[in-house]
Amino acid sequence: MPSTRDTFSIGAFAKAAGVNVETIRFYQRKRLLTEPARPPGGIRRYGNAEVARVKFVKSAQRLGFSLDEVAQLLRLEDGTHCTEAASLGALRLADVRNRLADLTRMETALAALVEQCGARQRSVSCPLIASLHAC
Amino acid sequence: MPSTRDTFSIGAFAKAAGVNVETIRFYQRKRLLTEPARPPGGIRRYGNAEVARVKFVKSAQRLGFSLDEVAQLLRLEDGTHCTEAASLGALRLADVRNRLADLTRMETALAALVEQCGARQRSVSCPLIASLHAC
DNA sequence: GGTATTCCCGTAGTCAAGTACGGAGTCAAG
DNA sequence: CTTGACTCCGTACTTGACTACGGGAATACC
Ligand SMILES: [Zn+2]
Ligand SMILES: [Zn+2]
Ligand SMILES: [Zn+2]
Ligand SMILES: [Zn+2]
Repeated sequence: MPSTRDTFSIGAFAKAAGVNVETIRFYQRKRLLTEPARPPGGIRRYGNAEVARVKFVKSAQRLGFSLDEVAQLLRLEDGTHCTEAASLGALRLADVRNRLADLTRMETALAALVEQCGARQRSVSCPLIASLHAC
Repeated sequence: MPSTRDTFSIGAFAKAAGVNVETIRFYQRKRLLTEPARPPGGIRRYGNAEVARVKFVKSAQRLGFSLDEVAQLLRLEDGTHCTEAASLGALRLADVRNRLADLTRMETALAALVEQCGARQRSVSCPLIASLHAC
């Protein structure tokens, strides 16, 4: 059901979407993209709609969504299921905040240790190594 | 070269270190741990030194070091190479800060979108979905 | 009409940090 | 002395998001 004309071969499609051909095929296998019917003994053609779809996927990935979650979002693509989309977003947000907390703890600890290593004058042993030995 | 007595079987060792037996074997294959010699037709024994070593690995992992980096750190375990350790730490810190920046961007964007979804009154379509469609 | 580039399709490999499995050998309790 | 738990060893599987390979068909360029 090509809305406007389906002009791209898979290679041109991939280039237009800014991804690898193999990525397209991978997304098709993952059912994030449907493969257009193939004229017997011919070559599949793609249009701007599928380019937009890939860009949607890539945008969602930049927000931290996994491909499985992107698949969910794609089912809500018409924008009429705000509540469902928002709750997927909220889940993702919670996870991002957890990872943020973890990384912040690492950052704090590492920054302190690296600084102590730089400032150490007469401590016999490396503070960083010592802290790994501790406990 | 068992300093004090090597009292643990691999199972007891794993339990004492708080990891899985398979993890011990995996670390041995990765050369993070050396396998003690095995009395012919017998069973290997482990001591507190190797328990401490595993805990060192786990501590380093909590700071974000990969097992390859932990292997480097273990070579500096005597604490006399502060500069080298500090530079490994600085590398790790830089990476943690990059990931922190990425996650912070995600957090900001997601929080805004989820909030817009919650607050939306008369917008026809879901702000979250719309933002994924944009560009 | 040759030849170079794509396309198609299926299978397999990559990375990290483990986890799982299966068969043979060993050790301790009852 | 048998049963059950554990060890040893090698191999293969897991997850997520791709990436690579190989052989055959089809198209594109000159
Ligand atoms: Zn709905
Ligand atoms: Zn919404
Ligand atoms: Zn040195
Ligand atoms: Zn140091």
